Amino acid sequence: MSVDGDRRRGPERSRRLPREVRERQILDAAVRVFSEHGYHYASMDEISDVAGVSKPMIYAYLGAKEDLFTECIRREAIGLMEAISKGVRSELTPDMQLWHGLDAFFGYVDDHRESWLVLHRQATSAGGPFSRQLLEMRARAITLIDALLTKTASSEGMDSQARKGTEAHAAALVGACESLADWWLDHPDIPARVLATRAMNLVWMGFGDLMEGNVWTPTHPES
Amino acid sequence: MSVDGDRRRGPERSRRLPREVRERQILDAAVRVFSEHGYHYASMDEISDVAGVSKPMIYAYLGAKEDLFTECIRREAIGLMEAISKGVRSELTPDMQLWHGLDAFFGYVDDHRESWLVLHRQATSAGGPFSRQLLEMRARAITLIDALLTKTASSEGMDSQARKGTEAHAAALVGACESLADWWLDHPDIPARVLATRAMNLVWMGFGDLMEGNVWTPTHPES
Amino acid sequence: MSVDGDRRRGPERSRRLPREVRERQILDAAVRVFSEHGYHYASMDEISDVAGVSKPMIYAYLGAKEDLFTECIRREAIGLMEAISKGVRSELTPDMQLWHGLDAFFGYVDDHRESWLVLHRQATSAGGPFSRQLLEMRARAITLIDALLTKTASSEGMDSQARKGTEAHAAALVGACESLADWWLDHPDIPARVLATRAMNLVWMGFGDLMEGNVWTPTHPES
Amino acid sequence: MSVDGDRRRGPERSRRLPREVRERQILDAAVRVFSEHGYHYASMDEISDVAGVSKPMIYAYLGAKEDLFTECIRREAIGLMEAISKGVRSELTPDMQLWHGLDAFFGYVDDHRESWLVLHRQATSAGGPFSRQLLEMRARAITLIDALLTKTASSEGMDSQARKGTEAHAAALVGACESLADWWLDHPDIPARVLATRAMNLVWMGFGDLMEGNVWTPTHPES
DNA sequence: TATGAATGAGCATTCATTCAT
DNA sequence: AATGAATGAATGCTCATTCAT
Repeated sequence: MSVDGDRRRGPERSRRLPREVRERQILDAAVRVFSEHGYHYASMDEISDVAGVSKPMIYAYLGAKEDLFTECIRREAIGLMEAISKGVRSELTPDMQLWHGLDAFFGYVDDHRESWLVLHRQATSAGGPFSRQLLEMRARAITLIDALLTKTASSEGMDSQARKGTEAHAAALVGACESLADWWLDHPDIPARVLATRAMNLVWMGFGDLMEGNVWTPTHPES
Repeated sequence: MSVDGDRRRGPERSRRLPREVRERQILDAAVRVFSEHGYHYASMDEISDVAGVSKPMIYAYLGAKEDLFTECIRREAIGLMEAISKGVRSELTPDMQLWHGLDAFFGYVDDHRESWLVLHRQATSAGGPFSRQLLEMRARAITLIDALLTKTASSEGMDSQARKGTEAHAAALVGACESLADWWLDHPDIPARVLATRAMNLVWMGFGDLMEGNVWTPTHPES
Repeated sequence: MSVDGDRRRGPERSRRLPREVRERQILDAAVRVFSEHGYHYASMDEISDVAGVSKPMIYAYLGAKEDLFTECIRREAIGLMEAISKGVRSELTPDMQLWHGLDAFFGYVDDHRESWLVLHRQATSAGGPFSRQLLEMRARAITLIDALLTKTASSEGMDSQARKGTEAHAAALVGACESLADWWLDHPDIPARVLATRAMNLVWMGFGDLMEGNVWTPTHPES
Repeated sequence: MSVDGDRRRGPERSRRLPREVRERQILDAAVRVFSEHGYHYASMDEISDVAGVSKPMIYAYLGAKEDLFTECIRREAIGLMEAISKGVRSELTPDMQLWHGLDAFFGYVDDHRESWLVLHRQATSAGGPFSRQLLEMRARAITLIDALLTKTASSEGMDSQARKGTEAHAAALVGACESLADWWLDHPDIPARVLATRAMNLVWMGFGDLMEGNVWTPTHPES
C-alpha cells in the first residue's frame, strides 16, 4: 500500500550510461514490475523508480506503456526460444530432442519465473495488441515439435492419416506445457525435471498410441 | 467517441423490480462486459449502462468492482461445474463418465464463450483475489477426475506406486483442457466433440500406458 | 507517431560554423516552426531538428523558448519595417509615399507569409511578454503615417480640430491593414496590389472627407 | 506563482445543482480563465477551481479542454451577435442601422472584455479547430453589413460596378472593427461611442466616396 | 564548439466510489 | 427502491531545460 515503502531502488543510479545499457535496465525493471502487478496495475512511475531512471527516459527510449510491454514480451520470448533451441540439438534422436526441449523449457521457466509470468499470464490477458507476439512464439514452438513428431512418424512408417494429427498433437502438447508451467507457479516446490518428465510421458506415450492406432472413441472405448 | 453510441441498453429500464431480478440483470451485464473488455478495461459505467441500472444499485446489491467480478466468477463456475456434473452419471463406467464429463465441458464452453472467457482468461490474469475461486473449481475438477482414474486403476490392479501419479495426471488433464478450450476461442471452427475426443485420447491413452508401466524416462527412452 | 518521420532536416549538419551563421540557421528554423504550429505547439525539439543543431546550442545562443520567440519577432519586425521604409521615399508627395508604403507592406506579407504569421497572429495571442515588440513596431508605423497625413493636412490648411484626428486615423489605418493582411492569409488568391489599393482608398478617401469636414455623426447623419 | 494564492473561489460551492446551472457556472469560469491566461496556459485545474466544481464534472458536462473552449467561443459568439442584432432594427434607415450595430458592437466589447478576449485574441491564435466558429460569425456579420450597404447603394442608384465592391467593403469594415476593438483593449480609456463613431466615419465616408466614383488609384491619385 | 543523456514539474484525463434526494 | 450529481486520487505522457563529456 505504501507508495514508497518497499520500493527497491534498482542499480546504483549511475549517470551518463550509453543508451544500450539504459534500455536493458529499463526492460529489466519493466519485466519485474509487470510480472509483479500485471500490466494494468503496473505504473510507469514504479517502473522508472525500479529502473533507477526518470520517466522521460523510458518514453524516449522505449515509447509508451504499450510499447514497453510489447518490447518486454518480445525480449523474453526470444530468450525463451533461444533456451529451448539450445536444448534441441539436431544430432540427437527425435525423442531426445523433444526431451531436451521440454527440459530446457521447464528449466527456463524455473530460472525466470518473472519472465514467464509476463510472457504467459500477463500477455495472455492484457488484451489485443500483445497476444500477437505470443501467438508467433507458440506457432514456432508448435512447428518445431511437429517436425520432431513427423520425423519419428515417418521413420516408423506411419500412414498419412495418422501423420495428419501430428500438428494438433503438437498444439496440445504446447498448450499442456503452458498450462503445466502456469500451474507450477502456484506449486513451486516441484522440481523442473519432474514436470518435464510428466510432459514427455504425456506426449510421447500418447503419440506412441496414436501411431499404433490405439485410439479411444466414444463408441468402442479402448477398442 | 460518443459515450452512448452503440451501447446496447439492456432490459427496458423498468422500475421497482425485486432484488433477485436486479441482481441477475446486473450479473448478466457484468459477465458480458468483463468478457468483452477484460476486468481492467471494463468500467462500472458501462456495466450499469448495459444492465439498465444506475451505478449506486450495483454497489448496493453487489458491492465494489472486485466483489462484482468475484461474484461473476462464482456464478459462472457453478454453472460450469453443474453442466459437467450432469454429464458424469455414476451409473456409467469410469471411462464413459470421463468422456461425458469432457463432452459436457467442451459443450458448455461452446455455448457460453463469454462465461468461459471471464472464468479463465480474465480471472487468470486479473490478479490475486480472483484466482481463489478458480483454484477451488479446478481442485474440485481434479478430485472428480482423480476419483475416476483411481477407480479404474484399482479395478485393474494397479500398484500403489502408479496410483500415486493419478492426481498429477488429473491435474495435467485439467490444465490441458483449459489450455485447449482457451486455444479454441481463437479457432472457433472446430466442433466441440472433436476437442473432447482429443482430450480423451490424451488422458486415457496416456493413463493406460501409465497403468501398464509404459513410462518414458531420459535414460531408457521407450524402454 | 515516428519521432523522425517527415521531419525535414535543415542545413547539412556541418560542424564548427561561426556563431553568426548558427544563429541565423536557428532563427530561420524557429520562424518556420513557430509560424506552422504556433508558439505553444512548437517544440524546441522540432526547432533544433529543423535547424540541424542540437538543443543546447539554441539555449547557448538564443536563450529560452521565450527569448527565442522574442528574437524571431524582433528580426521579422525589423525586416518588415525596412521593407516599408524602402517604399516611403521622402522625395515623393505624401499620398504617393503612403501608397508605396502600403504597397511595400502588402508585398512583404505576400513574400513572407511565415514572417507575418509569426509577427501578427502568433505574437498577438501568445500572451504578454511578446506584444511589446509588436506595439513598438505599430507605434512606429502610426507615427510614420501620421506624419504623412499631417503634412498633407497642413498644406491643405486644415484646422487644428481636424488635425487632432490624424493620429487616431493613422491608428485605424494600421489596424485595418493588419486585419486585412490577416484576413488575406485565409484568402490567398487576391493579388497584393488590390489589397494595397483598397487600403489606400479607405484611408485616403476617408481622410479627404475628414479634412473637408464631412463627418458623420449620429445626430445629423450624412449631413 | 503560488498555486492557490489569489485563486478566487467562484460561487459559494453549493451542492446538488441541476446540470444546466452547473454548465453555466463552468462556462463562466472557463471564459474568465481562458481570457486571462490564453488557451494553452489555462489549466483545467484552475477552471474547475474558479467554477467551484471538481474536474470530473467539467469532463462529464462539457468534455475535454478543446470542447470546453469551443463551447465558450460558441456561447460568446452567439451573445455578441445577439447584442448586435438587437441594435440593428429594421425599421431604421440603413445608416442608422449600421450606426446602432457598431454602437452595439463596441458597447458589448466594452461590457464583456473577457468575452471579446476569448473570442478574438485567443480563438484566433489557438490553432485550427477553433477558428471555424469565428469565421462563421464573421461571415454573418459581413453579410449583415453588406445588405445594409447594398440597400443604400441601390436606393441611390449605384451602378453595378460599384455595387460589386460592397462585400469587400463590408469585409474591410469588419476587419477594421475587430482591429479597433483589439487595439482598444490596450487603450481602455477611450469611450465606446468614440470608437463607434470613428468606425462609422471610416466606412460610411469611404463608402460614400465609393458610390460617387471617388476612387484613388496609383496612376491618377485624387482624381 | 557541440551534443547525447537526463530530468523536474506539470497537465489532461479517467474511474471507482459515494452522497443527497 | 432508485438515481443524478459529485469527487478524490491516480496515471500516462510531454516539454523546456540542463549536465557531463
